[in-house]
Amino acid sequence: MKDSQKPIRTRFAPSPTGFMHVGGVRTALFAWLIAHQNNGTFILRIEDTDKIREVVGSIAQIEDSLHWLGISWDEGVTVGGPHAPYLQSERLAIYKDWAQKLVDAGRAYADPYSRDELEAFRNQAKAAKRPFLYRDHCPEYPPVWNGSQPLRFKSDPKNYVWHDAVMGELSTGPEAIDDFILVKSDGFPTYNFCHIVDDSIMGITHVLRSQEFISSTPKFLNLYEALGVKQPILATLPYVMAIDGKKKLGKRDGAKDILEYGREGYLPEAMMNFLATLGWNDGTEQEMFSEAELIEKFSLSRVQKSPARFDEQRLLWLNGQWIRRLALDDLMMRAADFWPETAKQASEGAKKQVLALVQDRLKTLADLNILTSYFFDEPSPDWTMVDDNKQLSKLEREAQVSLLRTTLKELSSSQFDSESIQATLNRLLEITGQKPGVLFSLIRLSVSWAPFSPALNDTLAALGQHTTLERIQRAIDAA
RNA sequence: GGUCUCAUCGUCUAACGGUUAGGACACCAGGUUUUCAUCCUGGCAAUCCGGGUUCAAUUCCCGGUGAGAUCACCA
Repeated sequence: MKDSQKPIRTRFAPSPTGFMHVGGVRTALFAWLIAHQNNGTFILRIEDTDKIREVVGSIAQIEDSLHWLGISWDEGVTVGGPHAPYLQSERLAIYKDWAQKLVDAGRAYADPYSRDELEAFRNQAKAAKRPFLYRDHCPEYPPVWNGSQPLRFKSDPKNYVWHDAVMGELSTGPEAIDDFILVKSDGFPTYNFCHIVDDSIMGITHVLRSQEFISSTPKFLNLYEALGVKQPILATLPYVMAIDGKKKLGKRDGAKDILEYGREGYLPEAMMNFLATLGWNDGTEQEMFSEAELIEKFSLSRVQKSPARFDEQRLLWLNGQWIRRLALDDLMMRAADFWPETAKQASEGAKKQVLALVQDRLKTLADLNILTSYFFDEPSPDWTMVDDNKQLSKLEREAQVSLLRTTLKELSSSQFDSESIQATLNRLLEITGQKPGVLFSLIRLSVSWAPFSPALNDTLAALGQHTTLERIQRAIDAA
């Protein structure tokens, strides 16, 4: 469709410093979506140039998180690709090469100051209530770079006006540009330097990243020019904010591991839908989007400029909607780890029958536990539940028991398919002269002793005649 | 403090300058011959403030205010 354009190549480039939370995953999702809608390439690159902050096992966790959501990458750490390696710590020679080119061109120089001296400069600036700029202290004759000092970029401060695919036109003055560090004294490049090198080498066409990078973008623009590389399309994504505050969602503020949502019974479809519509919509009133629809409809130009609060209520609602859309067999597979302990011995057929009954009541797969345990295990009669019921508490215990006796009698001579049970229940209403709210609540409690359950006739049918009668008898005995 | 960004119901958002400012979540009420968390119906609820431009401003411009980001040998 847009065959005059270069194929789109996007990347997600996290640093391996721990688990992934929803904010990070959303950035990955958006990058993945625009790559996929154009038959492009999505790359996973790991930015592990800060060895101190690195957390072992993070890379696997990042990969697991993306896979759980349904995101896969065409090039990257474990799958390789034409620009391998995709682990920055294995690309040091490349960065050194590019750094040397900048040195040779007079666009980079060794930083002779100690950390203490630098700190003193900073304090000076702070005391004077002025922004700290290293270039105010740039040595006239910097030493030759021997690799043990930090290497700084010789910036060319100026005004910039640039276009951001989300934010629109952005601009800054020269004070936004400073002589930042390209290579640290430990020999590792900084993010500011190596991401630009890699994006260029890897042919990245769209750089998506979160809002905190907006103020360093002029530095990047300056470096693009010094390096003579083409500036990719830039897209700044607004923050995902914690629901209870005005702060961006971060690990310190209780942001959860995305994988935790899977363990809590959330569907990846729901999470993807939720994340995509957090800060984006297609302009219609559609709320639910499948993966295919997102790939088709997503566009950066409709991404919100302002941050969005992470609303778990909405996620929960979406999850329920997605559970209801699942085919029973599919739901059966996904629910495998969420059954109550007591269901372990039950047959697949029995579980499936129960699952069909509760499918439209589940908000998460984890709800299966509370919603179904009485199908697999004898509940203990608890008549306080009857006493706590507004309608039932109006009746004397004797009257309640008498109603159950009548029920027992009628049900024992009834056919036990769902329809016949309904007919019997209706007849019971006539015989007893009770309102459904009273009689049915009583029966429901006597067989389940649970706060919630599916429709009564279906519940009884699933329980079977033998169990139903037995439980009602036990309820009577316990009264 | 400098620089930058943002601003519609509580929340997520829609509205190429002209709408009774729409939808969804949440909440409240009613209904679906039981509970209820599904489903249906209804209700509550918003353009931050002040100036301009215009016949007309949520929308464009300016100024406030508020919120956030950044000013690291972190990414």
